[in-house]
Amino acid sequence: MEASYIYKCIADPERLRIINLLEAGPLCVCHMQEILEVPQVKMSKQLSSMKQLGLLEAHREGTWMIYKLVDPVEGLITANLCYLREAACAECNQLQRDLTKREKLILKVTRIENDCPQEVCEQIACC
Amino acid sequence: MEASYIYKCIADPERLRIINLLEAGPLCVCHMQEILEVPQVKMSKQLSSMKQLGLLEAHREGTWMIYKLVDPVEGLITANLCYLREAACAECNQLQRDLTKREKLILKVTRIENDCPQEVCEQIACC
DNA sequence: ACAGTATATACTATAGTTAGTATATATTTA
DNA sequence: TAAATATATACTAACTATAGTATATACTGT
Repeated sequence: MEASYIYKCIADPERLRIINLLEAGPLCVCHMQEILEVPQVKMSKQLSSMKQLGLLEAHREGTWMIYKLVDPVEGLITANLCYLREAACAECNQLQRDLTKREKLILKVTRIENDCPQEVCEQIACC
Repeated sequence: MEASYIYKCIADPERLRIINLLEAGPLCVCHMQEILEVPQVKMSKQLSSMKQLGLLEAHREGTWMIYKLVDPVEGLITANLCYLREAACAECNQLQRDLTKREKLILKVTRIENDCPQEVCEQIACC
């Protein structure tokens, strides 16, 4: 994939946050929505544009759609996440906070609320 | 500087090529124009947008304007150039070709044509 | 002061991107 | 089959970015 497409994608802070989350493991749309606090329509459109670009893939699990990064992950993506997660800027801190939020959310939906079907749980790396 | 601005900048292949050239050393506008083969207006506008963003600075040397990356170079820029120069994609190959073209051009204007004022020459890393 | 070279800016037309509202689809459960 | 939930799409309005043409500015050498 041409670098410029990847840059155009991650030039949007919300899309970068989505990629950052998915690099840690697959997630369903509603959970990403909850972590990023964006309207459903916007999330759905961002995801669909990234899927069309060839960065993400999705499959259905009941009413949930589970998104993940295509495997193997683009090297350019990995390199940039790696850099940004260590760096200190407003956007970079946000990425860290999102990862923390992700861990808490997953814990909640799997252990406490039991709101996450087993199959979905297993998709999620940390479970 | 926020990452998204940098990504928006290098998401344009021409701007990426300019940054790639300048990372190897300062250059004047007309030489960049010659290497990238773009109209004067376009080059000037790209440079001015990057200068406004705070990535480049310029100073005058006679009728020439010499552009360079601000010092210290943004780490995110360095990391990405580093990655792209090793990678294999159409855009990445272009970056390599541009660097070769730059070396030849500098050799020509300094040694052969003597078309480059001493002060400008000294600004250019490879001389 | 004038001509020539290098570079920048103003203005305009066009294309591309984003956000919002409404609506549609797919699936599950009752 | 109907209601509820999760997600996607169509359509539109607003905004942003880009390209091109013309013109302006800054400097040098005569």
